[in-house]
Amino acid sequence: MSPYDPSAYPPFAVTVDLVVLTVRRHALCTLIVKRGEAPFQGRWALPGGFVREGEDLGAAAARELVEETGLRAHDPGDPPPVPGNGAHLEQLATYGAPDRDPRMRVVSVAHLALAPDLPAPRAGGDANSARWATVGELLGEDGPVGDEEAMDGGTDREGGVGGGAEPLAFDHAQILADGVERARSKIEYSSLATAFCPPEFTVGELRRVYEAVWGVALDPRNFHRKVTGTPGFLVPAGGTTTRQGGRPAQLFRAGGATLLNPPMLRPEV
Amino acid sequence: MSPYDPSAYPPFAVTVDLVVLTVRRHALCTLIVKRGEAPFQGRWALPGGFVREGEDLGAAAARELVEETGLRAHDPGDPPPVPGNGAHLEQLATYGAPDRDPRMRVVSVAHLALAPDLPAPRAGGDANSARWATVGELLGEDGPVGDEEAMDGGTDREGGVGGGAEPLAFDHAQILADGVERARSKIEYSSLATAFCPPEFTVGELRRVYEAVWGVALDPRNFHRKVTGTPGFLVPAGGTTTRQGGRPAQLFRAGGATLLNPPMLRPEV
DNA sequence: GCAAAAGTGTTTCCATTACACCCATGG
DNA sequence: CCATGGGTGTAATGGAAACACTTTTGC
Repeated sequence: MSPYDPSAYPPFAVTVDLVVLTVRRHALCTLIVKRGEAPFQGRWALPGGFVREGEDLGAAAARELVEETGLRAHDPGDPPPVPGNGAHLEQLATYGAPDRDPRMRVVSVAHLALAPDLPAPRAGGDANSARWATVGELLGEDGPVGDEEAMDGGTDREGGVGGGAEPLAFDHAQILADGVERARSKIEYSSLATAFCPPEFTVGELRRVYEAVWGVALDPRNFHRKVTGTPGFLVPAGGTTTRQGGRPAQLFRAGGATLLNPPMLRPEV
Repeated sequence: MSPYDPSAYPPFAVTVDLVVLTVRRHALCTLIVKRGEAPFQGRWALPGGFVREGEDLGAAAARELVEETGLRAHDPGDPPPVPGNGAHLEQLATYGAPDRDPRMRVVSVAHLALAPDLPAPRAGGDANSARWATVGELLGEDGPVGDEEAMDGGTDREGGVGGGAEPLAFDHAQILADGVERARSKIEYSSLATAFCPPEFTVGELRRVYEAVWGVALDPRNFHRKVTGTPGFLVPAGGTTTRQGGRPAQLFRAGGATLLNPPMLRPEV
């Protein structure tokens, strides 16, 4: 086995695929695009594209994210360059089964992006259309989605993937499942859940993020104590809001802390 | 941006690199090989090699692991095919900075392997030599290595990397750091620490694994209660041993449980 | 007997839970 | 005034930390 024998360099194409998660109408949603070309023409898939020459993997993911959503990614730890339209972006895992793309050998470095609720997906140049789909309908989770009556947007049932939901192209269902699992576990021990929130948010809004991502109900009182009592998690932003109804709630911004210790405990299912 | 325009497929080489961790003489160690060719000729590096045509990423990592150590990898969850010479193997992360290899564009899918203490490294065909190095000397951690007098093996100071330790080739120091961090956090909430142990082991031996990986001292009494009280973590193997001195200790095997709930708490540093 | 490691029992402490209760707003 | 969500107080629970103490071997 001579590793630098030139005959041992089979050529690969390298892509990035994006699992972009957000919380819309109390449900965990992901961005999908309709494929305009073979293979899997007309099927829904995760957004993604080829890594360019001289382009770093994370840069390629950030570029795709801007193309698909307009979101600027910021590294965790750095302050958001433009507060309010940044998203968390991190590498997820790499998928390289020999037959995952029928045309050629493609290795895809999947990335996970967490974004606040966005108005409407903007299709990238190569995608016919894009939409938000609930994770439940794509992964066939027996989701306690429940409140489907709370349609606030306009005619928002675009896309036409019915209840049964055709599976995603390639191995994208697996990638999505891995991304969701990463997000679900990471909000336990980090402050990442704030990436789903607008720059200023209330404790109740943050709690609804946890409830949507985990699919559980949390005690509002204990949740409030927990997050406000963890130093560095939240910092008061000054004002209050009544956008959720009821008594005015304090507004907070994400604090500097990234790790939650002790973690937020996810209730048993 | 037409993603299937042939001009948009820059060719990449894809490799796997291995972070093989073990615990030797109460210290966390990793396998390194001396490079026989440029670039970084003569420098130490993580073992690795090119992914072959038609070969899956995990299969390539498992093949490299056998070539370098003789260890057969088994998927987590499956029973070890040959109890006692299997190792845990999982994907770690992917490294693809454009300039990480001066010769060409190489994307490396790093994998993490956890293995019980092995007699002596066996050099792969392409490596001049291989050795175990402590993580502390490679990463410059101010390690509380302490007991360096406990040399049990023979003339084991092969390799000749002195105290200062030349840095690893390529970006392998970063890959190693990421692998160590993954191992340190994963033994908190999973039963993975048993992958560092022989098929039958005592509670004290398992505790010394935690102490070596985390670089802390744990209370033997509380540790004993914790691991024996977690259902499915350990199952009695029947016998006892006095190989650690003192009172005979019960022998255990790893139980079926993979997740530890509640987790093992890592003391503050 | 003595050192060393294995195990058991017990107390203290702290975070989470579960739930009663009050607050401030919109309709 | 009443529904709705925000926020505080408090007792019960349960796991972990700290440590005294007993057990069983090798030397």
